[in-house]
Amino acid sequence: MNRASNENHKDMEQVTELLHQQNFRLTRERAAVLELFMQADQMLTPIQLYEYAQKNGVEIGLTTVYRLLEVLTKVGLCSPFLVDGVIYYTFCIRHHHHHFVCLACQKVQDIFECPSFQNLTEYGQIKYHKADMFGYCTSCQKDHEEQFL
Amino acid sequence: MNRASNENHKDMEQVTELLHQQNFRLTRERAAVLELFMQADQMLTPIQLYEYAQKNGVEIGLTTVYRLLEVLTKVGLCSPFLVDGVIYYTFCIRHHHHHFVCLACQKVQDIFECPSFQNLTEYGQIKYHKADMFGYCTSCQKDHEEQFL
DNA sequence: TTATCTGCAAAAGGTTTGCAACTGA
DNA sequence: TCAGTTGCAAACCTTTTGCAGATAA
Repeated sequence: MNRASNENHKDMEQVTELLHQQNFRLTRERAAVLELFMQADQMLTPIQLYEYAQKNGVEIGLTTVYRLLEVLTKVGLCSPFLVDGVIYYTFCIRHHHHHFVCLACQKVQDIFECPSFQNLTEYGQIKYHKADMFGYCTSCQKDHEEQFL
Repeated sequence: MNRASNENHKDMEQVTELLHQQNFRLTRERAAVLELFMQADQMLTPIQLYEYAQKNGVEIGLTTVYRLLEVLTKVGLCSPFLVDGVIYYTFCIRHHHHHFVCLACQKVQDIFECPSFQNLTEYGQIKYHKADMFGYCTSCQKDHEEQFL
């Protein structure tokens, strides 16, 4: 768990509001999976999230997980990653930010600083940008250094 | 075509070398598709590349296109994008760079400037980073402004 | 009350694999 | 020569869809 429980409450309220703004509902199933997804500081495939839910006693269909991720993406609460041909999702509490993704343990850390580019207007009108770092987090770093000894 | 023909020759030589370095071969089929892929300044799905080849009289199996993209990705000559749940590929002549991707026409422009971040070492050891801009290129910009009038 | 959501089973799509014939180096 | 490549067909997996029943607001 990477957030204090009272913070989770606040987050969940914010999520509910965002969903309602676009006529989506916060059902029992969605709330349960969201709770887990918000607390996982990892990127997960839909199937991983589904299995994670199962393991935590949340009975839910895989289809529902797909539909939840679709809805979250629509309201900007979730962000997909392509790593080695596999699509992963990570929960994003809405304010714009970037990521440090661990290639070993799939842990995702938020980076709230934006990268600076110069002279970009010449290409066209930018709608959004992505800037993500991939590597090994401090915990995994040692294991992956050993491979090269 | 966004490169002069003599530049293409140079590029193809470089590509050949990179492939050979890892025991990959430049077959008739690969050369033909590569020629097209290098000249397309667009991101393409495997199927789009396959159809593009067909249209240009290059007889090739879809499987071969998948395998080519796999090989190119391995030697760092091709870079995948995830846009709206779809995986696209763009040819990258090897030196590290970033992209401006047009969401309307799929055109990809290279950005050779790297974004600057500060204080990233705290997260872990960075293996690579991605920084890509998405929006509407100068040609498509007008069409997409009109939608909001 | 009713528009939205759920879960199942089936369909659809995209991607990979096995294999026999072929070919670049 | 022979390791790597091709194309087909089949297998595989992920993702989407249709639908009848359930439920949030």
